[in-house]
Amino acid sequence: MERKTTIKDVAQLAQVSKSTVSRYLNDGYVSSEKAERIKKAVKELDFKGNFFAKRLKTKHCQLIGLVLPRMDSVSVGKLLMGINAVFEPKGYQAIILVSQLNGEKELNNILSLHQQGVDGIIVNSVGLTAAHARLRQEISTPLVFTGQKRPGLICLKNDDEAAGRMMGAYLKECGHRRAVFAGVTETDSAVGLERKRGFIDAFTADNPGATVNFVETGFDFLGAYNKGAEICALNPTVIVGATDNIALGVLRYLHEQNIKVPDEVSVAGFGGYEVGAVVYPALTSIAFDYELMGMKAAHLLLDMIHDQNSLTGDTLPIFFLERESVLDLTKPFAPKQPEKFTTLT
Amino acid sequence: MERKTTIKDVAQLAQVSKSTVSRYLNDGYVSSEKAERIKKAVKELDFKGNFFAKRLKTKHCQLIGLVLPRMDSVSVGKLLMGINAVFEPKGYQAIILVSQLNGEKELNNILSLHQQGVDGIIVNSVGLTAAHARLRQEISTPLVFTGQKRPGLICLKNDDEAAGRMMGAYLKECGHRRAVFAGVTETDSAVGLERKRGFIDAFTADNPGATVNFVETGFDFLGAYNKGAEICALNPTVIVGATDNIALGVLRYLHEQNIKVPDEVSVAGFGGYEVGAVVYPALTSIAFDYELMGMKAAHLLLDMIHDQNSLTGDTLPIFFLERESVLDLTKPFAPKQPEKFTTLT
DNA sequence: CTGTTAGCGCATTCAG
DNA sequence: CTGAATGCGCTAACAG
Repeated sequence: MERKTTIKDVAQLAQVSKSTVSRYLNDGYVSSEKAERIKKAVKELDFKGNFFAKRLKTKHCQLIGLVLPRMDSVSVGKLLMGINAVFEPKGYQAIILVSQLNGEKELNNILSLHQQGVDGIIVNSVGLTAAHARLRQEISTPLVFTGQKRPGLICLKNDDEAAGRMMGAYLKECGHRRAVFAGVTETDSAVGLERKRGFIDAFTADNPGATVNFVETGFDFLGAYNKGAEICALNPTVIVGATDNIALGVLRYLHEQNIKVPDEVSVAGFGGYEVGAVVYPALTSIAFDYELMGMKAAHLLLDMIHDQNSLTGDTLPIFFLERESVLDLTKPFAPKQPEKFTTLT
Repeated sequence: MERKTTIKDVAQLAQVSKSTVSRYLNDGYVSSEKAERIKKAVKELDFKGNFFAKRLKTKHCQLIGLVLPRMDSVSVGKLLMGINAVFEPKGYQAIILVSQLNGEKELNNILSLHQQGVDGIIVNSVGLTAAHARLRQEISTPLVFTGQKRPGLICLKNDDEAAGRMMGAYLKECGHRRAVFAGVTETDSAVGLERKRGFIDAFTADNPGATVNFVETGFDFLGAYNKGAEICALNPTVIVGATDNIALGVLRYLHEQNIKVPDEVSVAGFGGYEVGAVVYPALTSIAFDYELMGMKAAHLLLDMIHDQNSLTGDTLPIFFLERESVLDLTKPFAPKQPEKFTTLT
């Protein structure tokens, strides 16, 4: 390993003291004459500065920690793009820890990141518990949670309940009465509870005889696919997946059973994944803007790091994506032609 | 910010010197009596050790750098899961830099990571250039590239050409003669060049009258969808997308044009994304194991970091996924029933 | 504006 | 086996 060039080498070459170089690098409080010499020396030696030595002094390392439940997920990917979009230009870098959908590990990861002295942490949580609130008290590192919400913690999440209501209201308007909500465990408050609750509220309100049955499927295609028979046995006019992936798994089951969508049964999901636009029939869904969420979370964290008062009560937009997979029962039956392919944004 | 407990605090509490504590933490070359006292003190003070101070000394920070073209991609996600699976248990953490499909930025990111003193770097490249080879010479940090290959660099990539050949041979066997290869620019050697070349070689070999036309689409659904008309004008019996996403975009176009797949035209892709199994018809594809690639890359890097001789010439498996979207022209026509949903692994 | 002097927290000689 | 001493590379007072 060749010796790295240090601030000392630069000082020697520029004929100044180490501190002057340091000042040049930071405050910039240096005579223009010496500044020039230093600048030249820095370039000539290709000096880069030692991250670790710097951190040891300043307690400010331009490093943030990211705790994510998994990496192979569309929403996490978008979130990361958003976070990166605001941190990268500011010279921050991220350490990423994966908690594998495990709450215990999530807590350990937060702790570990704090101990390393990152400037702040963003946690894309799978479920906020009392332990999270406790940890929050114990550590001083700025902390922002996304995806879930809990009083006392700085959180940024989609309004899942509103999304549920939006979907419920739409399907009610379309004349549906018997719905099956294919979802996940209520341990996941946002996806498992709020979306469902919002949906049920809006769908059954002022909709006499309306029923919503619940079937738990898990998060992936296969889990949903495997519950296809159970769902169909409930004889719904519409099946709502708590996520687009769930809806896609159901769609596959219906295809195999030769049950026509939306003619015989309607299907809808949540998430607004792009792939929902290419399948046939294209999936009606509620889109969230995970990239925006990432950007906002990053800004929030940045404000906290710099001790600025941050506008925490911020709201995230949701979009309704009306596509092909839902039939309007109030209109005379007319088989739809596939619509033009549409994407988000 | 509360003061962090340091090795000094531990030493005081345990009534020993700082160096003894340090030794206990590392070599462990300490009398069992004092070790006991230190152990107790460490626990009592919840001592964690300062990452940065440690790094400043040891030049070994348990940190690796990851340079990725983007985050919102299935293959990158899988790759990360694989990398994480081997580094996490070893106590390594990762700094992730996103190069946004930009070769220039990719180089800068590598350099930046090296300057920070990470122990090693994995680069999921979008295209290896002479500049990469040059950089490789200039820096001492162990470097592993994935996704692309170039002599003189340690690389780990799928055998894209073999995948292309596998697909070409299969479609030839199925009696196809007129193919359109919907792909990307040859700047991307792996996807743009090798897959195509392998395909053309195998498809046209010993297949009199066979033709392959090329249409450039870009990487996403929409780009492929938009080239649908151009592709169809070539009157192919089979359309091969250089990636599953391209194939999916084409599939959507065909649906909208009411062209039946595979009865009127066959479609196939590369990648083996799970979503290919849920669309209808399920997409015939060649699957790569990105997670395994990540694990192997990580092991390779680990070996390099520890100066072990690493088996670089390792090969990655590819799997043929025969699903519904390709028609065997050599068999009597019989409309297929949808097959049971199948996933990878 | 600038050089000198101290450490940040830790690992590592080097004498005991 | 152990403690004292040294310095990693850098910033932050401190006097000029």
